Amino acid sequence: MITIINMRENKTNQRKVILEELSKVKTHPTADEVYDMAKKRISNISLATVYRNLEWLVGKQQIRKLNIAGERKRYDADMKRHYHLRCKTCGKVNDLFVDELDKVEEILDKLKGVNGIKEYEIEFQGICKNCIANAN
Amino acid sequence: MITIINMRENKTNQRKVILEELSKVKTHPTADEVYDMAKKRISNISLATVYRNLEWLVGKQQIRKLNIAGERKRYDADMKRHYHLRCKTCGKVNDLFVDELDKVEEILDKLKGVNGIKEYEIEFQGICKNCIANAN
DNA sequence: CTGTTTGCAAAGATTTTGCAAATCC
DNA sequence: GGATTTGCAAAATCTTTGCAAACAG
Repeated sequence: MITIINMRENKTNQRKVILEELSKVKTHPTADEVYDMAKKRISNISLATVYRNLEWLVGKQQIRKLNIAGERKRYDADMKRHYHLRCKTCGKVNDLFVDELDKVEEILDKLKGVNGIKEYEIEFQGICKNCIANAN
Repeated sequence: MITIINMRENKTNQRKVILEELSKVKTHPTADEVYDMAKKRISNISLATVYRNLEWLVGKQQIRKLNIAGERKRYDADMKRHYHLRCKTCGKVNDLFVDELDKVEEILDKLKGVNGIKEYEIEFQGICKNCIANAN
């Protein structure tokens, strides 16, 4: 399925700025982190607007909401399938690239349709490079 | 690794009842749902006690906290590895059994240690049996 | 007796909502 | 002009915390 992202649908400047700012970073920010970023460009933007637009963008499949155990919501503008490692030490969520995941993905993709499955998400937990380096 | 669950460590009656009630159900309740269940046996138990004990039990690895996208915390007393399907229609979280997951698990288990990975979690989203039946 | 846990109430953190004004097309 | 979106403030939701009393060993 080809989805054409029609930027014209992002009518307001607030919406545009929120998407742009989220797209700039790889840090999977929370709503209030996006708010801080957006505020630098629209100084009177309100946090409610950020919350509303993030959810709107999720609904339009222009961004994703991350699966993090019992944590606050985090958003990601990278719609390509990729995986995350949540660091047990510093709490940061980084993108994770491991070749073996292609195989996993292949199997899981075939499961779509089985037992009502439509989508899946894998989250990894561990220690990020930074924290491993710091420990040494 | 063999973990001996020492029930004697669950000193208080509140703790014991919370674990027992959570173990009875397969519904992956939220803290306040556990509170409602526990309340039937200890009428003056407080919600704070439930929160505190659920976290204590997670810390002792006697129960688990579920990974659910941007949702409130849910708990599961079933410590055997298993997977969940979150229904997009009714929101319920059910256990999911699919043979192919053994293969996936095998690959993912090998990844432990790589890139700092220690644990992983897969969440499936889709439509549960009930909701499929209701739709027809 | 000492350390842990409890219930309560209050505070904290996060997210959503009502509404009139502003903006979009 | 009609529909959508905004900012603000207030409300709602969910979780944690301080504290004195109660309990476990």
